[in-house]
Amino acid sequence: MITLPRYKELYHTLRKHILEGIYREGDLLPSENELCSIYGMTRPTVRQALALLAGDGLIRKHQGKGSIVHRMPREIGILSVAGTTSAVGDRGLKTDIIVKPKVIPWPGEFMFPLSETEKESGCIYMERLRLLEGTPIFYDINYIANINLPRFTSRQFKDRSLFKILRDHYGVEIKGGEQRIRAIPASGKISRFLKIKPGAPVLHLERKMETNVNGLYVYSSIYCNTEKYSIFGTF
Amino acid sequence: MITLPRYKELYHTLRKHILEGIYREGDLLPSENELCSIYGMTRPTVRQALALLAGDGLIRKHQGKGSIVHRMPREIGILSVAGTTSAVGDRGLKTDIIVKPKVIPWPGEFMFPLSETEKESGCIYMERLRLLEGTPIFYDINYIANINLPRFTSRQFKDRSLFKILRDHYGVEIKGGEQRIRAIPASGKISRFLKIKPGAPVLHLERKMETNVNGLYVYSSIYCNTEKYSIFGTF
DNA sequence: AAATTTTACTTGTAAATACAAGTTTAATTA
DNA sequence: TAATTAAACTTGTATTTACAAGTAAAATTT
Repeated sequence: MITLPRYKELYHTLRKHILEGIYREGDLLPSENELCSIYGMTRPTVRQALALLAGDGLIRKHQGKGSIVHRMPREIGILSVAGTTSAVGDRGLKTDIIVKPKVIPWPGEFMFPLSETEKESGCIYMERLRLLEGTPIFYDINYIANINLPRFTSRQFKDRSLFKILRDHYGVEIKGGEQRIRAIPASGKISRFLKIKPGAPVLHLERKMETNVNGLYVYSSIYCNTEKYSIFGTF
Repeated sequence: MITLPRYKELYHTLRKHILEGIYREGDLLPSENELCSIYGMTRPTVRQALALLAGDGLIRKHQGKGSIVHRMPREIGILSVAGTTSAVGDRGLKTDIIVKPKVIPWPGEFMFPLSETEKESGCIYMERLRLLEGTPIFYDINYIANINLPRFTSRQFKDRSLFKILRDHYGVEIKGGEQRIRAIPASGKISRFLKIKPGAPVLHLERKMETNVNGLYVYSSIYCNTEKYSIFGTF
């Protein structure tokens, strides 16, 4: 079992406490010094953990006052995080596999420039539909370079996060990434899956995600139905 | 003159160097220890500065290797930052004032919940159109609580950042915030200003920005034309 | 010559310490 | 009592030190 750094341990602990409601909206977290003595670490370490929470938008820090819990709202939070937790959090996000993972050559005119290594190895391709309380919200197309991922295509993806499988079975973690966002009219295919009218506005995200494995990136093209829900983020 | 913390000074220096092209895409930044001796500070301080750069997506850190410059792409970067630099950066973003700043009561059914203090004080309202190389890109509507901002409505906004004025004249800085994003069809008014067809997909951002002044928030409703340009962000 | 090991670098994590600066509460003074 | 001042908190900034872990190049061995 790999041991996480102490500041990440504390981050996960506090995160869980906030999401479980042990600390509620508006509450003050224990002060940094209190956290130090509670968890037996020093202030720089505690502050690293709090910085992660603040980055997630789960707390707001106020000099002279403390760290105020700012529970993420009901909306879908795909923008802020991808990796630490999955997009939506705890609410029931169901996943339908539309196209099972399979190895294909990269499409011509890919949305991001590819390295030679990536081009040569081909990619693992899959399409998924994700529903929130029965409403289709995301249609996402994923591309992963076929490098060092044995038996990947045969794994079960239903209701399991793509990122969770990458982490648990291959030790691959998302470190960060970049994304482009536009509003586009829904194509026939997208409109059918998202159950909206053809041509209706859809949010389109193109993401390139970096991992801890050198040269391994995960690419996603995500179509979002924002009629009922909106994408939420902090900065 | 207020003096910035040393880590922020270094951040701004390095940022400038990267954007000016002194360090180029793919270059390795001087190592943390080198930066320490160059600028006469210690590693934690240097690391704070690098963390800010990494947050902007301007560098990528690799353990054992170094910090690699990753110049922000040509797209518009409104998602990542608002405050340190304005949305677009250096390229010529022209601003047209459509509705000059004026004091009005808050609209009923505001996009974010308001505090009692905010409700009582009314708000400063303005509408702007922002063009990139002649193409209208953003139409933004701004609301600021009318607290401690004397002579605000008479100031010149043309081609000057709203945030720059807030910082330079009132010492107000944006600390962070939250936003909702959806794709919506363009209304008549929006389509006219953005020069697109009515009903064409438009990106709609609703933002609440926190400042260093207690209780003072800046609210924006931004409509983006993403036909030619897309919104870019890192995470 | 090729493979391996070592070495010297890089960033990552963590502690202990100190003082500055903002906020709130308590004590003091008018 | 009301206003002011002081004290006791809070987070922000900064130094110093130490070792762990990942990477790349040099030295060694096979």
